[in-house]
Amino acid sequence: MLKNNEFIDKLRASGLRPTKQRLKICEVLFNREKTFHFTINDLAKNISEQLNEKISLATVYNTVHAFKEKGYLKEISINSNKSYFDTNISDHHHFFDEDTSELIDCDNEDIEEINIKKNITGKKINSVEVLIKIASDNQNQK
Amino acid sequence: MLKNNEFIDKLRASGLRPTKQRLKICEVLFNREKTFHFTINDLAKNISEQLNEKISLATVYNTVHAFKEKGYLKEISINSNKSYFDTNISDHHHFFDEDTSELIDCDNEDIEEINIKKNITGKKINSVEVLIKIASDNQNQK
DNA sequence: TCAACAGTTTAGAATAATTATAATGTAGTT
DNA sequence: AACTACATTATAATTATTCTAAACTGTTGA
Repeated sequence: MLKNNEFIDKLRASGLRPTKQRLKICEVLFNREKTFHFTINDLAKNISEQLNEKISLATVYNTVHAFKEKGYLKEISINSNKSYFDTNISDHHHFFDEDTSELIDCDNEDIEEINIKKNITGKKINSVEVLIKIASDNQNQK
Repeated sequence: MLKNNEFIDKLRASGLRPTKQRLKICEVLFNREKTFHFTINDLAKNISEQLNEKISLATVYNTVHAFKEKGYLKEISINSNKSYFDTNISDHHHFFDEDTSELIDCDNEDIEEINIKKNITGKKINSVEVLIKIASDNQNQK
């Protein structure tokens, strides 16, 4: 739970001006107990429900991308028509529920360490993301 | 290396009519030594280069999705503005080169078995996909 | 063989997410 | 206060993909 002043400092420290739009977005994204997953549309809706004056969709895009650049958000690799983001920037993986299109965190304790034996010369590994697609188990219960 | 007749049988066997468009797409996709990755656009371009009369883009979409339904293609989970498909339908993972946007197979021998400890009640695991993002290692060579 | 029908193809329109544009606004500095 | 670079905004543009409805074709069975 950060306060407005802390957001201001954090933004300034990373070279982003603390505008009122960015502060509002910080509040919506980071002023929570738990991390969560969202799409740009989710976020824009969330903001407009909480706010009288609206924030332009372009600003939401700009801000989310800026926050991602600065490492305050992670983009999740899933092939969907829209992009998913995560406020949990720690190293972790995901379940994707194909019935509900819902993302669920899979913490590192829930998965054995992944050891990649192959090496691509001249390249370094930036990230290793596991996506576990799940769906209702009805088939097997017949 | 399959012949035209074999494609016809395969299509019929899975309830798809062997039209000349589908046979051409089969040829482009499956008449090769090695499996490969592609986007719809790649495929459409590839076809139009090899063919005088063109295949409608809608048909390419329809066919790729039909082939995916039947299990002849796999879609790769990567967050990009476009969808990537793979003619290698075996269980395997991918490197994604962020410099070139190129996908590289990571065979199962190249990665230790992934053991998921967490269980989501009432849900079965449909797939486990690992995406390893890589990029040039120049930074470290300074 | 051929008519009938369901499955396919097609061009083009529609949709949806995202990015670009260019004018206006604002934070930070002098 | 004034200047400047960065931000926001509405809107247009772009891009991948899906939809639509008409024309076409593979298959079946008389």
